Amino acid sequence: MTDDVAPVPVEVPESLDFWSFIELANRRLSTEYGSTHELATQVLLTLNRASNVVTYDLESSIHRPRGLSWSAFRLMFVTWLAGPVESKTAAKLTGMSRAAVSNLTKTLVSGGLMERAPDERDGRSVQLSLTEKGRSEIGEIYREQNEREHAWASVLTEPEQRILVMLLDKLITNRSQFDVRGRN
Amino acid sequence: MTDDVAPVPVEVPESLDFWSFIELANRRLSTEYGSTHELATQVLLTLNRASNVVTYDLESSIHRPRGLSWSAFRLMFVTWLAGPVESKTAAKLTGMSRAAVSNLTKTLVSGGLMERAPDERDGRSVQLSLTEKGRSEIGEIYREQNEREHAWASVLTEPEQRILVMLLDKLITNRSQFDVRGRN
DNA sequence: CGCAACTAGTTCATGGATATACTAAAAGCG
DNA sequence: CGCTTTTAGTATATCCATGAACTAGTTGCG
Repeated sequence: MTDDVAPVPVEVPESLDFWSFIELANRRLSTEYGSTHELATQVLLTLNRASNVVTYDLESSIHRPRGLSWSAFRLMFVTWLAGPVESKTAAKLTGMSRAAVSNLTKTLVSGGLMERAPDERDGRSVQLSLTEKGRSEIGEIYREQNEREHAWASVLTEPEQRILVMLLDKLITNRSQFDVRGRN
Repeated sequence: MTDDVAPVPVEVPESLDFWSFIELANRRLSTEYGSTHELATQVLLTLNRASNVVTYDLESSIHRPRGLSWSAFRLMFVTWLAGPVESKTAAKLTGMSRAAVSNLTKTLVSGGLMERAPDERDGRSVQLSLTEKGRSEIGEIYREQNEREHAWASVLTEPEQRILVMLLDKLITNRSQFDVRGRN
């Protein structure tokens, strides 16, 4: 914003970072752009960024050091808790594409963490499950992650945590009011 | 209740999907695994998945049809509101690596949406800004996205939206209590 | 001043995720 | 039954993002 008719640019503070940018965005959108629904922007920007901050932290402090990607963790986690599962179900539960699951599975199988077994009833299907090694790995990883999750969540009181879950739940489950795009 | 050798499902409902998996995970972790901090897991799982659902929806309904990636949108958005910015600052504000900004910039410049200008004071730096075309594009895209953001957020009442923002804000800004991993 | 340490950005190799197209199996329907 | 349609999974090409190595400019300090 250099030469325009617009009002004097809101100051861009030096301390600005990934998180505090939200505030700047909010201010500029309302004062200069005349955003119609700025609260909505704020809600979703905040949601997205909070998720990124936490995810990046967990991935880089827990999973990468063990040579696992965030996706690999998710696939193992899902298989651990819901398995054995069809590949297609795993895709749905992890939020990945079927192709991604297929590729990832290859890696995990060759690493001895997962097993791929043909479904007896349906010749097209494949049942995914964890090997013994995979099971003990994910158990340990989860334990470690859970400690860090606890450190994160503890910033909020327990009632606050419950309210947060409730609100996010409401945000997502009431989405039937319009047609949401999902994978597949 | 169940055997610890073979993890026989508590009951894995057929209706299970990306979102309702959270509930299953929560149940199994508490009944079978004896999770120490299951509320923490629930909070972060919910946060992560809510963000994914919304992000995927916005990306696939707004940005992909225009040939823009989610990252490209973020970079343009940041440059629009905070620009002109150094490449390094853009990385910080978008949450991408410096390499990613560098690569993306190349694409956006060749598409006539961004400009790259050498910094006069510092020979190493590059100032990023939007072209006229870029500015009008992002304005239009934002307007469109904002409509959809509004549809999403409207599921919550205004006070609920404000509480949600407050809680997420608290979750992130009080993180100084332990050392969080961030990019760079 | 001159050299070491640091910083900004880019390039490159790599890994991960996607869409697309393909194969094979199952289901539906005349 | 057979033929069409649908479904599950995989291979391929492509895109995107990252870390690491590199270049070039800046800062700091003896």
